[in-house]
Amino acid sequence: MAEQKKLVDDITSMDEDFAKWYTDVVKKAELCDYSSVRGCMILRPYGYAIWENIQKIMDGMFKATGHENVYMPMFIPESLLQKEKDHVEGFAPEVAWVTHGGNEKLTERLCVRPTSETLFCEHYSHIINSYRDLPKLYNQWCSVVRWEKTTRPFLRTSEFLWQEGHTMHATAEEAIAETEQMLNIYADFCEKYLAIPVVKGRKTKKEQFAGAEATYTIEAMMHDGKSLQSGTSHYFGDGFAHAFDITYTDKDNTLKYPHQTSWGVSTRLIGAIIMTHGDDNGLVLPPAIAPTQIVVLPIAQHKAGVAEKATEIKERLAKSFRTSIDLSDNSPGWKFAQYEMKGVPLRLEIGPKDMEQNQCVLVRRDTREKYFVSLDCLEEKVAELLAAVHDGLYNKALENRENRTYTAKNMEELKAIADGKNGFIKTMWCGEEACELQLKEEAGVSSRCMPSVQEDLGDTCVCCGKPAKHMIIWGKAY
RNA sequence: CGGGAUGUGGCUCAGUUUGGUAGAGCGCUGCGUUCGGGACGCAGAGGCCGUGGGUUCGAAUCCCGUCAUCCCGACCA
Repeated sequence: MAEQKKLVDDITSMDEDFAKWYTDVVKKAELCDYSSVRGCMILRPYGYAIWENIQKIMDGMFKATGHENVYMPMFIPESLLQKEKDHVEGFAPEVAWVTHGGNEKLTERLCVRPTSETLFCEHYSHIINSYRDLPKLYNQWCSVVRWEKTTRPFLRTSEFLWQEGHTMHATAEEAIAETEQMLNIYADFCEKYLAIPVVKGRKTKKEQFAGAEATYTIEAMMHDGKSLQSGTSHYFGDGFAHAFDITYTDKDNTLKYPHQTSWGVSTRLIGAIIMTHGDDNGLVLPPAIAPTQIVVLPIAQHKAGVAEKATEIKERLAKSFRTSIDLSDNSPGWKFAQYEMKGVPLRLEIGPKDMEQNQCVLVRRDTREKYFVSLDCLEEKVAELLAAVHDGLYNKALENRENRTYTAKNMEELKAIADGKNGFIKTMWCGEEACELQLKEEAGVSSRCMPSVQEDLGDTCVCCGKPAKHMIIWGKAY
């Protein structure tokens, strides 16, 4: 490991104040800016480019599993939102309403979509008639609005970008399989592209989506030990189908209700990247989604041939990697700090001394290790180091999670862990909401999920001591 | 939505207690010297002090409202 000295004064140290560190990084790395509307942020080019890379990869994964993209309106008539009782109760407190068109008051107010189940359902009721019309595997990339009481860049904003998949299936089995498939896609994406290890599991009834029969989640642990719900996949059964009168005629000529799913991830993933991989020098981006994977920095660029050589290398690397170059007048030291702040996974230094020896210097963002590399095998070495950065980030995040994962057998143990430490606390649980509420009240933790991979930690509930039904993870969450 | 804090050049902040012509550092522009961990010199530009009222001869400063941001709770992707 390179020296731990903090090189950037503009960023508050993580250990000193993690929340402040987070907002400093978001601003200094030029990911977003605040707008004049409460809780709404401007995604700046660098931040948006990360989202575009996420979108590109994930969209490919959706299409490879048979999904099609559509676009729904952003307005939902109040009467439509109210068709499913649980759903409207869940979302009504946080929707924004349009009441006027121009100067005319609308006869029915319109909600700005907080999610689009209702719009999809209405549409599906029109286009699904026969078993031959199933399954319907739709997804949309859009923004939604939820009037949050408090907001934080990327983690919780009034408007945010996301994708929402909405699918309809002939059978419950098929819909459940879809729910699981999409959860797996999310988990794979986080681990293979974002270098973020996640725990897959099911949400408790208390935490599940308004109107869903089951909600599955991927939970990621941030550097400070808090949990971030990073993606969800819901199984709806045929509840919405009943509410919206969606029926199809099956092979046996009887009328049936289809089974439904929905699933989504949002720009919150960018928050997860920041809080999982970042350090006191700023952002650290996983190579797969970094807008710039390697930045070429000339040293003593006024000297004969240096700028030209740097440009030549940049163009050469650009054929295989997302590459940029900085030929500005800023000093090398300034540039080092700048691109570290922006989390560029690799930097390449090229100066007169290197040119004499047909080499360059590569430096990893995550460990700041330096490598002297012959220009003859540059591409291979860059590819190798980018892969090493990815693995390094993943392993470091996994190590953090393992170090902060605890097991508790009873309330005393659980409270002792939750008092002062953030992390995942694994316990057994009876399944009763009363115990969930008691843990929230007494230990300040909420249920994160019942992991898909269950462990047997005992026979009794951590809270009430009655027979346990599930292994569950508790923690503090963003 | 409760509790706390903050809004002054692009950024970080001083000035507010005790009302009297708007300040610093960084950044920005130009020229020159530099360049392997945030370089330096000289010369410049840039602010109706978040916003709306009020008090006053006079308000960045005092009073009331409002908007936004940050932190801590409750609520939520």
